[in-house]
Amino acid sequence: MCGWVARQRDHGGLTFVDLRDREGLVQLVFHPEEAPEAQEVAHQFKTESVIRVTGEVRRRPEGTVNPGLPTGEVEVAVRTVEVLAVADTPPFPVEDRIEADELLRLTYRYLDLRRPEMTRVLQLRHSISRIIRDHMEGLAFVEVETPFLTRSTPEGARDFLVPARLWPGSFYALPQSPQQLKQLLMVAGQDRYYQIVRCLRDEAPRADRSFEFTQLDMEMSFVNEDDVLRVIEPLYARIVAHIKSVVVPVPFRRLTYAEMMARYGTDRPDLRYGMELADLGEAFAGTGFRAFAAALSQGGVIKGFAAPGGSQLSRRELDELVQVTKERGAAGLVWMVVEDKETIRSPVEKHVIPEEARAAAAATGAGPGDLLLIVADRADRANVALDGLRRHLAARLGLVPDGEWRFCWMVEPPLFEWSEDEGKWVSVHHPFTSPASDDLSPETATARAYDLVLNGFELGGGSIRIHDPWTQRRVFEVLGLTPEETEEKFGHLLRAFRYGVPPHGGIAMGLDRLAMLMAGKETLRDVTAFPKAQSGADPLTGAPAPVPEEQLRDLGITVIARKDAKKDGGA
RNA sequence: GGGCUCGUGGUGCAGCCUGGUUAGCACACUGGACUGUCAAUCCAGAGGUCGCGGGUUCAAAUCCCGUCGAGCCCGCCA
Repeated sequence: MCGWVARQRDHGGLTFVDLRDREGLVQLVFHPEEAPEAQEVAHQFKTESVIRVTGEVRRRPEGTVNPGLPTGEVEVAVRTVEVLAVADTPPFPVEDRIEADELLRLTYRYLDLRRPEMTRVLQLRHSISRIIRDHMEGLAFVEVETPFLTRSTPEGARDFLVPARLWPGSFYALPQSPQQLKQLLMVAGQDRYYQIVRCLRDEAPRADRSFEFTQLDMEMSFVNEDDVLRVIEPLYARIVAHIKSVVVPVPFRRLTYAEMMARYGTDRPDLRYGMELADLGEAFAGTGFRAFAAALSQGGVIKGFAAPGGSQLSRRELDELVQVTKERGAAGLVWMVVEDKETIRSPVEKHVIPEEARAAAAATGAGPGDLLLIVADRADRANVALDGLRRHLAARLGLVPDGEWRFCWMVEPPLFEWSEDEGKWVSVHHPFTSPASDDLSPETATARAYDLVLNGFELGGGSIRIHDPWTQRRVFEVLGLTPEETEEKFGHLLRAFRYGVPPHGGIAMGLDRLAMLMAGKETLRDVTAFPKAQSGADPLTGAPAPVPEEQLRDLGITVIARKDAKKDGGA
C-alpha cells in the first residue's frame, strides 16, 4: 500500500498511522514485537510524507472498531515500510475540519486538493462530465472541438486577447463561447453537436463567476424550444439523481420572464420558498405618503412582500435590510411589523393611514408576526432591491429548505434591452436569437430563448436562432447596424447562411455553478482544481506576470505604463 | 470604477472600542514519557518586524491617514 501519512498515534511501542490516498484513510498498525524495524521507522514519520508498506489486512480486535471510518473494521498490520519522500511540515493541516486562509490554500493548492473534501469535489465534477457525455452520446450528439484562437466578437463581454506574432498589430480572442462556430456546424450539416468546453470572459470575477468556466455547449438542427429543453431536462434530473439521490420531476416548470419579474423581481428566482412579490399600487393608489405617491406619479411601482415571522427581527437587523435595499440602488425601504389584525407598527405610520397598511398586508398575505417590506421606485430598481431582500430574508429567517432542487425554465425574455451606456437597443441574448413573433418593436418583442434556473442560480441558457435573412436584417436594423457594419462584423456567418441553413437552436450550460450547487459550496473556487483569486491572479503559479522584452518585441507589442499597474503577478 | 469586512508566531483565533507590565489561547512543530489508539494522552521547549509606510502621543498591535493583499457586494457579465 502507498499513500501519505495523515496522522500518527504513537504509544512509544505500539504505533498507529492513518494512511491517506485518493480513496480515503486506513489505519496502519506497527507492532514492536511483530515488526520492530518498521515500528522504529514509523516512530520517526513526518506528517504528509509518502510511504509504502507491506503487511496483512486484518479484522480489528474486538472493541477497537472505528465506526466513523469506512475502513474502520480493518487495519493493516505492517511488516515492512519504506519512506518514498519525506515531507516538510505543511503550511496548513491537510484536514477537512480546518478552515485555512484561502490565499494560503491557493498557494499550496496541491496540499489543499489532498483534503478528502476537495478530492470528493474533483470526483463529483468528473461524475457530472461522465453523465453528460453518456447522455449526449445516447442521443446521437457528436462532440466536436472548436478553436481557442478565434476572432473578437463585438457584442457581449470583454475578450481576452492573444497577440498574433505572424500578424503584428492583430489579435486573436479567446472564445467567450463557441456560439458562431456551433451555428456554422449546423450549416455544415452536423445536426447534433455538443462539447464540454472552456469559455473565457474578461469581466470582474465573483463568488459564482470566474474568468474561465466550463460549459456543456450544444446545438441541434430542425428543432424548436421543446426539443432542446427535452434534451436538457432528463440530463439534469439524472445528475441530481446520481449525486443527490433525489428524484426531480420532469418536465421542469416554465415561467415567463414577465411573470418572474412580477412575482420575484428577478429572472433567476429561488423557488424553494415563498415570499412572492405583490403589486401594491392599488393599495396606495390615493396615498398621502409623498415617497409612495411620487413613485406612482413618475411611472414607477410600489411592490412588496411579507416575510413570515419577520417581526422577530431586531432594530439593527431592520436597519440592515434598509442597507441591502440601498446597496442595490433603490431609494429606500419601508417596513411594517404586523402585530395583529388591527395593529401595524412602522416608522412611517404617521404618513400611511391604517386602511392602506391593511390593504398592503392583505395583498401580500402578511399576517400577525410577519414583516411587510415595501419598495417604491422605478420598476427595475424596485425589483432588484426586492430580489435582494427576499434572498437575504430567506437565509436570515431559515426559510431555505435543504435538499430541495427546484429547477425552472425562464422563457419568453425580451429580445432587446435599452443600453444606457451606448444609447441604443442591444440584444439581450445575442443578435441571432429568433424573435417569438413578427413583432420586432424593441419595447415589446420577446425572444425564443430560455434559461435554466436552479435554486436562485442561472445554470445556462440558449435560444432558437434566426435562419431567415429577412428577419435577421430587421433585427440588425433595430440594433442600429448598417449593412456595411453587419458585413464587417458578421459577414462570415451571414455568408454561410446563404448556402442552405437549417433551422437550429441550442443551449450552453455552465458546469461550474452546477458543481458548486451539487457540492454545497459557496464559491466556484471550491469546485475548481486550480482557480484564480478574485483579483485575477493565480497565487500558485504567479500568473499573470511580465514577460521578457524580447518576447514583446517578437510580438510587436509595447507596454504603456499605467497608474494602476501592479509590479508582479499573484505570488 | 465604487462600497463593506478582514490582515497579530507555521495554522486558527483573542487582545484594538476605552493607548501603558514580559502580546494571550488552541492546534501544529521540537525533545521526552507511554503497547489498542483513532482530533491519542501526559511533561517540557522553541517560535512574533502585530501586512507595509507615515502621523498623533511621554508611550501605538490598539487612535488617524495612506498603501498592499484577501474576501463579499454594486457596476460590469449570460
